[in-house]
Amino acid sequence: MPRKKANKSFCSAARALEVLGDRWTFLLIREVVFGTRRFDEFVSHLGIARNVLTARLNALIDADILEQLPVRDDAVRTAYHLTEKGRDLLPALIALVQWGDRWLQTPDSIPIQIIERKSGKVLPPMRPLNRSGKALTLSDLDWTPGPGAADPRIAPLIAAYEKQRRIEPRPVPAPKKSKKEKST
Amino acid sequence: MPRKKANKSFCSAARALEVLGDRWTFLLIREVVFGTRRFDEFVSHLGIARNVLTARLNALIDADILEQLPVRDDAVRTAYHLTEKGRDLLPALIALVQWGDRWLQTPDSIPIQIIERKSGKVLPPMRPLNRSGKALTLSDLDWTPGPGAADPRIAPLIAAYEKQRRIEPRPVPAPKKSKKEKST
DNA sequence: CAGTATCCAGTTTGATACTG
DNA sequence: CAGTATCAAACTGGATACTG
Repeated sequence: MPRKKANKSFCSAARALEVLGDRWTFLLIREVVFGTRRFDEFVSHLGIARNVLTARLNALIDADILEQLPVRDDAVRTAYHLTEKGRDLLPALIALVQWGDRWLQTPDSIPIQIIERKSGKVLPPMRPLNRSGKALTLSDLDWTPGPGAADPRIAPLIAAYEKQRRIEPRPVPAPKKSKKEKST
Repeated sequence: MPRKKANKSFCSAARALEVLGDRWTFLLIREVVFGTRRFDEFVSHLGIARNVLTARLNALIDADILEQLPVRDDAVRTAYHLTEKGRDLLPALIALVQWGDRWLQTPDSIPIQIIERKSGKVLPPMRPLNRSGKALTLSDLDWTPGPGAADPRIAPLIAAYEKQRRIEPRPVPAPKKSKKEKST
């Protein structure tokens, strides 16, 4: 019996991917970011089945990531737009695109470059920063239980982490085998 | 007939989500980040079916995101570790977690906080920056075709974007309807 | 322990036809 | 144009039993 309905994940990113992780959903958001607004435009750009498109669009509206707004000069038609919540996906989307550009493309295959409108320059890679603006890597980070850490869906992992933290000071020590190949 | 095999997406982020977007895959990466290393640990933490776990782990190894390294003092056992490519997912994962924390959780339900190991302070939200370190929003950005823009899987979208760019100066103008509810 | 093999039910998809 | 309805085929996941 696939996919228990009750199994709502508790981790923020896992929850996020429950909405966004679908094969089509992300492409739809990309379309909207690029200005696609109408049902049949989605169909023709993506080749998505109409019933599937309906389902995805509704899921995104339910998730408050898209909204349907009336088109000016038209009493009937509507257009899909990002909500504030949808626009706030921007950092995650850019970080994901940049990772894909680094590791899944070759320099010659990158399809779209993200630039600053004013300067026309390509954005530098996003990195996690501390409050002073210093870039951090995995070994600079640590995790600490938040207010919701007691939830049984996450507690076992946290317990395991706390336990092995004493043995293994860093969450993920670099393995000895060094790697050279990039953008395979 | 679901899922055409040939339909490999071309967009970097869509490609990234073809690997990561699965319901389990992300949870597996989270486990590894937190130090889970062994097959049966994954099973017991996540309740994932063993055959599904095998498939996901192999997919991540094929994608060069995880690798299996020998365990010291053990000639037989192996342990799963992130590769460099896997560790480089960190910015995207953090951005996603932070979005989820903002929009999918309440202040009381946040399960884990990401802190700087040295200072113990919670990381500030990641944002796209320009080269001078200034934070950018959607309307500060623009998109320009890269070397691979001619690929038919992306060309229609780029063409549509270039066309409507003259009409709609900004990719996504803020809709007039203002919103107040957060973390619904 | 770390998987592999099998089974089957439930879910999802793409295609197609239809409606306001 | 913007969907809704229907359907068979394909995929997926969970459970279970088995192996080195």
